[in-house]
Amino acid sequence: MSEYNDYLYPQKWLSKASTGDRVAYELRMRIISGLIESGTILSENKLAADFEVSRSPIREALRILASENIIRLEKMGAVVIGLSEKEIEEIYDVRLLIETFVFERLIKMDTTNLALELSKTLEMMKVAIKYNDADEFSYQDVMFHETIIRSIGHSYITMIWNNLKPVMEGLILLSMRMRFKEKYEDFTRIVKNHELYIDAIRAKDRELMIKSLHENFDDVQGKVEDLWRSQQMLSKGVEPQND
Amino acid sequence: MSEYNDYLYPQKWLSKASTGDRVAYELRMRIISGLIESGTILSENKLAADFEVSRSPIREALRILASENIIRLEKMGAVVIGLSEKEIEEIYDVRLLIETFVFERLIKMDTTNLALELSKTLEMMKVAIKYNDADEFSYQDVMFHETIIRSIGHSYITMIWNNLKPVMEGLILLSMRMRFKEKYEDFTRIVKNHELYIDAIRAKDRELMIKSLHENFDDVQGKVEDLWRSQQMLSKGVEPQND
DNA sequence: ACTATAATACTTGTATACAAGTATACTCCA
DNA sequence: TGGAGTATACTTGTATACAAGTATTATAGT
Repeated sequence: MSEYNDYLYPQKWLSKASTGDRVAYELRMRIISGLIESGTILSENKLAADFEVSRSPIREALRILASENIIRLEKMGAVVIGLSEKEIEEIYDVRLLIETFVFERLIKMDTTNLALELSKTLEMMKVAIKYNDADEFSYQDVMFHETIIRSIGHSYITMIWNNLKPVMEGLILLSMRMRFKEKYEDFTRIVKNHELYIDAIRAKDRELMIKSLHENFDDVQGKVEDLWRSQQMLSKGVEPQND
Repeated sequence: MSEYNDYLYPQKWLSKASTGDRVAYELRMRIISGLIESGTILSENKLAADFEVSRSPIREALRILASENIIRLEKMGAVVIGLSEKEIEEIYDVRLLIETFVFERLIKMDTTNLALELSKTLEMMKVAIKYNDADEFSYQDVMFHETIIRSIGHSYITMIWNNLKPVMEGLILLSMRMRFKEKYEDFTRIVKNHELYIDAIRAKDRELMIKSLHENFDDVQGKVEDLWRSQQMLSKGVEPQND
């Protein structure tokens, strides 16, 4: 798809995706990782040449990324916004906001099946840890939270999630790849936290949920640091984009 | 733009918009109003013919509407989801959620300028009432809430608003047009409510804010009823879409 | 040296062409 | 009458062509 040999986004997750989606996924990763620096101006023609596709899917990708707030479409060219620490904290604000909302709804529902589903996902996360598969772990981690959010059947909360998910996923991917290499011991804590979350949902224990959610989010700081390290590593290993 | 003579969306608001945006705005209004019924399957070719434009802007419009959850893109054709009472309540859930979040941030800020800006907007709403201009009133009403939401400078909260705004605006437009004709007395109450909201922001009075916010949202039920009446009126007055 | 103006090399937005895939309807056969 | 298979008329996804607008650069004149 592109002259760049290395893809940041797992290619096997794109089996059914259109070219436009593929471009969006890959471009998103390059922006989140800092490979494409904030402030860069992207032109449809140049991107089309780089990815060796026509402008149609490029345009589609740019619209998607613009709706996710990581680029801004202007009269001439798309300006990369990227993710500073501020933006990352804001993303977690929103995630906290919607997951809290979701939990309030969950309290009024039967959560047996949900807890079961989450246990299954957590088992898969453990397997991924065991086999050192950062991407698979990230996938299941994202799925864990998506399962919770979708469970209440609230289409507009789901809509927010859908908008947030791609960037979220990218962040988690980059962070987890780094941790699998350098902070392997983190994962016992992460698993424990998710177990706590499941318990809270099963017991409909609001306090426990808030506690585990916050501990989960205290990882944010770690995630941010990981991301910067990841960005540095990537930008050292790869030739910067010249015109 | 289209063979239909009557536009539901105010044309003067589209002066700088691209064809794709125009189509999105108009299509959105037809869907929200019920002119295009939920369950209808839209084809790009047919829409392109109807609006007398090419498929490019149509595709763009459909992506936009899909991201707003009022249509669903499938393998063949886009299925209209529309707004049932459930969806409308969900929209207000989200609005309540983000405006509450915003208020918590506002408490920690200097709200003098914001209160001033809101007073100006409210004055404009009063003028719109005086001159019986439902569209202008709607515009200012939406702007009122947008001003509040943007004031905290939270890009991801703003992102949610941007996603919600078009549908919100459409709902308000249809509802206000109806009320200007049939429930003119409503507006003294609406103005009063907005004044209360400004007071709450100026005084950073959480309780007052919640109160006015909820009274504001108690209009929801009214809005929903208005919408149904509006839908009936429209579908009687206009020939249904045939193939 | 500097400004104004004109040429040019870009940009996006829209229309059109083509390819590949899918549902429908029809025909042929039993 | 019913069913398998094929033809056909759709669908979307992608590439390309063209038009209109904008920034930049170069040139000419003072």
